[in-house]
Amino acid sequence: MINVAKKDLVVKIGELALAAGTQIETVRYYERQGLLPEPERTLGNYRIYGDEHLERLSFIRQCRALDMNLEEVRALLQFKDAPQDNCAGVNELLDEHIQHVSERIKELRVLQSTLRALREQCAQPQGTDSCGILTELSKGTFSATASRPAVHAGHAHGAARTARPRRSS
Amino acid sequence: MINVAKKDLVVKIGELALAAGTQIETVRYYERQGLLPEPERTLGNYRIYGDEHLERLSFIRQCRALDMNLEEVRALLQFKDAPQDNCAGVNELLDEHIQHVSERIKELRVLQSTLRALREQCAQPQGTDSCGILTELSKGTFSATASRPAVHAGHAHGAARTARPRRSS
DNA sequence: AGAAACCCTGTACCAGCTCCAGAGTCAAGC
DNA sequence: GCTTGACTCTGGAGCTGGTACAGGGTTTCT
Repeated sequence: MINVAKKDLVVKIGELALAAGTQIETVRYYERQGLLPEPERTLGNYRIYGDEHLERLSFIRQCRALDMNLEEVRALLQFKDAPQDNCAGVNELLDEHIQHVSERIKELRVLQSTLRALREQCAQPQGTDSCGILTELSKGTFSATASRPAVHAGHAHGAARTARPRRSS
Repeated sequence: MINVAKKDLVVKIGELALAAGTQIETVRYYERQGLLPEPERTLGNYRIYGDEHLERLSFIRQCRALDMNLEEVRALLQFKDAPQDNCAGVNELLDEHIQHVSERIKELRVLQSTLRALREQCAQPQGTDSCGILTELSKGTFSATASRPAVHAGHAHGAARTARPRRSS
């Protein structure tokens, strides 16, 4: 019984990306962002990866698939990197994230009923000059529900994204 | 009875923005994007706006509040600008948009139950090395639902946004 | 007249990647 | 040995929907 090698998988970036179902550029992007450690290089300056990189990359992609932003992913990775710590923070982060998703669903439901109400303004096609939808949209009447900035990507609660225009005070 | 002036409201950009509940930069941005027509200028090169601009800007903001992207808004504005046309296209656009919102809601619900299932992996805090959540996230096991790119802002179905990584064929 | 409030243009920035150009590396085939 | 093609490298630009300056000019109030 020879002792088992630490890294059984040794691949270049293309294969790693394929294994994780991402694109090569994404891998390099995560490296630049400090989410993936800088890998060793071959003599020809090619990045080489082992099992631990694949695991970490998969972890990140899982989190992204769960609509977490990179800040959240970074936080989870920190928990992962500190195995002595207690994982209460993980629970907390996840609970918060679940909360955000719930809120977004609620928002979208309101949006949906607003849209449906708007759609009812025009049962059958007519001239656009008398189209109830277009006239409604010009007025601000039905918008009680829709006073938000909209278009907040992912959900991005921590990010400085598309402004929340509540600065009008 | 003197004949009524065509434009009763004549304002500078700050007042227009205030009236529409937006920011000044947003107004200029819409102008650059061709959503708002280039207004006349004063001798001092200040933009001046009339009622029709306010209406158009409000229209745009209404659409944005309904989570439409600027391409959709642009399309609606074109319908508005062609009053002789029949408004069937408006209905169609709105129906599609409603459809997108429904889909996003559905996705988020799936996401939510996935997240809750994940959360159950760790009932009470323990060492992070044995935390069920972190170990689940490293494997790809529960992700049947979550194989999407995630983070599609707004919903942006028409835009060349954050890639859909189904090019891995 | 001077200060404050407003407006102008141009540029850079945010997330989360994606894509491209131009160059270098590597393995296989002849 | 040499060529071909597939792969990789770095650096930079681009996408959405704005926001936030800097460094100037204009208007308005006192």
